[in-house]
Amino acid sequence: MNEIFLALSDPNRRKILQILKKRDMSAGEILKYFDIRGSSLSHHLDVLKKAELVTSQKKGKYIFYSLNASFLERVLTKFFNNLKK
Amino acid sequence: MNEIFLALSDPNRRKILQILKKRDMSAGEILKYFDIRGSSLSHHLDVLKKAELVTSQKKGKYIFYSLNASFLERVLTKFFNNLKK
DNA sequence: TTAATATTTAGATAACTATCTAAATAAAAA
DNA sequence: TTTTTATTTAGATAGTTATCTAAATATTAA
Repeated sequence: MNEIFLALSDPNRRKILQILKKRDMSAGEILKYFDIRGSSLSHHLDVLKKAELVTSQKKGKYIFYSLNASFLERVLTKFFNNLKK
Repeated sequence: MNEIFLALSDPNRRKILQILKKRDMSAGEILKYFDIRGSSLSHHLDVLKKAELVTSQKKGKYIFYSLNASFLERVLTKFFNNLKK
């Protein structure tokens, strides 16, 4: 749970999730939306992956990232339901 | 939006929200659930207040804190809905 | 009015993290 | 094979933050 909220606490990482909502993308494609170095993006993708908010799949020299929306929904729903009286 | 996720990214702050779900409590009452100094708790309460996740009301020498669950639900729902294709 | 209680504010410090550059790895193209 | 492209890893640095102690503020009790 902590890993997930830590992952969501960075604006760039939330933006990555938004970008991936339409379709899977390689790290290089995602990078076009940002003004940071590839290594910084790689770090963010790693945080998201460890939090299970994205998955990745290698295809040739590209690595494609996908949003794990179902997991995110489950987590947020559970978190909120636990806050009900 | 950023303030909210930053507020939620700390385990002690999420615990405060859990504690407040049953009933409003003064800072001193909340403090009993933690092994940190009052000044540290005060900092966390301030972060939560600025994120609008809690509200506070002074009563005599006590300050009572309340969970703003409706706001949190709206925010999380909106965030998740924006991640749908 | 003085003392005690409740909470916050100020200032310091240690730990954490987002970013960078440079180097490493891996696959594809020449 | 050598070079180029895609991505990650390693190591450094600057900025942020969670915590602490000490002091300030405000209210109630003696």
